[in-house]
Amino acid sequence: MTPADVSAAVVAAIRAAVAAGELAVDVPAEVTVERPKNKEHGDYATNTALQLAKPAGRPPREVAEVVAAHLRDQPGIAAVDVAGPGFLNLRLDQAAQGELARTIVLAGDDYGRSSTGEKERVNLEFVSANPTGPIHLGGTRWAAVGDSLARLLEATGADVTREYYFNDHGAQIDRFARSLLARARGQEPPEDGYGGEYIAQIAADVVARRPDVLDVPDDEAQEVFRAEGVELMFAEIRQSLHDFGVDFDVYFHENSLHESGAVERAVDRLREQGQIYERDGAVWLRTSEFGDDKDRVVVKSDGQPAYISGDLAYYLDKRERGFDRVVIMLGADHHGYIGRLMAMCACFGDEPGRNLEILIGQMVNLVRDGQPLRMSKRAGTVLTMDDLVDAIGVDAARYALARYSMDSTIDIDLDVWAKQTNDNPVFYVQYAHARIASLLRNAGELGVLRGDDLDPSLLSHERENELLGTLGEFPRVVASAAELREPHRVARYLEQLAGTYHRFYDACRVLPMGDEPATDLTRARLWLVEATRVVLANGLGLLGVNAPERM
RNA sequence: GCCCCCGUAGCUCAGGGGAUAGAGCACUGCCCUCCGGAGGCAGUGGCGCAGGUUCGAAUCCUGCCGGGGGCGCCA
Repeated sequence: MTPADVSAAVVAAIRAAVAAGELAVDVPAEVTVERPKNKEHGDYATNTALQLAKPAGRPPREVAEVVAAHLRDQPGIAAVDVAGPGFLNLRLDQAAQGELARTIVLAGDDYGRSSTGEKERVNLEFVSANPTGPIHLGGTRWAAVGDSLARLLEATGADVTREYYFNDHGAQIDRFARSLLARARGQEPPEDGYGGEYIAQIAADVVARRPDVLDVPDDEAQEVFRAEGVELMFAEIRQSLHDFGVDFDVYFHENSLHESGAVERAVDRLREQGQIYERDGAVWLRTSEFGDDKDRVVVKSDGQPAYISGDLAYYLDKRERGFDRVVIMLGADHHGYIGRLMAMCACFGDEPGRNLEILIGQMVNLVRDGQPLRMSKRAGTVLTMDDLVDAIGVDAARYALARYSMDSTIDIDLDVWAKQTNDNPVFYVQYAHARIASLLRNAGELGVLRGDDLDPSLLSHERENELLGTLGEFPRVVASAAELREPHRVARYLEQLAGTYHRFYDACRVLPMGDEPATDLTRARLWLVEATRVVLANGLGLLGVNAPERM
């Protein structure tokens, strides 16, 4: 019996009470059921009577008593108590509880998946680091969180496209090209240019591909370095992401918007909407009509498109490609753009928050020996994805980045995340999976099989009950993590599950001792253990982290 | 000056209005004849401050204090 089943049972009881004329309320579609912290409060508790009290115009405890009477008739419900101000504490019957192990094992990879989310086409844009250098730590955080969020949204019914906005237009690309050219000639980088080892490497690669490049005029040479250098840099970024386990469905080139006339089309569209005007020789968008601090320049007085013009065209392009929901993940240093982007969305006649959603993530710092790390060996400037992966590996990096709320600035202690002990959360979780895999291997070698039959009533130990309860939480952890765009909930849940499993394992012998025969209880516990393995594997999968069979 | 994020145990962090606020680490004391001790059990210890909304606030609202990050016809 899952929490959703329990909710359904409570709803059925309310409906029965209403039908019997004992309660005058609108029957809710679902009710909140939670696992009480205190075991004496039963297997599940609901606050529904407290919430129905006002519409029913009766005291909460009285409402609770009425619902309780009908709830006792529901299948799988063993006992119902009214407690405190009007909570309903329920106990499931043993078999209904244990049956969950079978449900999970039979569902396998699908356990946790649902259709609770909107069935919509979602364009999820993340990372989108400029191709002027390696992916920095902020982008790395987005790679981990964004990919995990994509998996979560897919797991709850959305059709997700992962998209990378490749910012290959504008002044920073010119600076990149000039930096490459200078380096190829053995000169100092320009004042506002880029430094770091990777510039030398790419400059050398460009020269290797185009040996003539140093013999042509500056303009021409710079253009070669721009085209070739961006391509090389981008290939390196894609490789880093791929090695990180993140592959995008679409790599979108900003340049294509400018070359195809998409920017002009977007401006024309906005002009038709009456949101465009001209002043001081520039073209402005009336974003302040929709909550922005001030109007924004779209085309500068020199005739060049301003940065936001690319965003306008890009947003329109995404909508025209059929995405109901455009989600953009940005670093905290971009929070100032939310207002204008949302206003832009409204200028198009769309609904900010629904058609356009912007997620902001805070910064990431690395710590070693208690000291913050500042410099990258490779980049010469800021720390990169590769620095992090080199230090702790992909699994630990992804897990560490996905484990915290995006609202929090995080310090990743490399000493902790490189450890092979349970100080390290990702090891704690992966170890639990490996330990189960080992147990199941041992069972196979002993010839002890789970079989097709399960007597769920045998799973009656307190620790089994606790484990079943935790396993039952998984689908709604996934659903809420997706809905709230908070993948860290999955990681925290897995840590809780691993702990609950260890407690079960410590108290409940699974395999027969010595030459004792396997019993029905042995087999029932193998169902439960396999169910735990499934949930750990599914959860780690949502984070893009491996679930090792041995380690 | 304005905007965004954060402030919960000694440390790193969970806690989308509900009962006695949790986990890991650290510290103290325990548990190994056999499934991976990379584990388990017990104990110590906390919501920045002040108001407000509510039957009920760590959670929602306002103000203040402290920390971090932003506020271009740059991209």
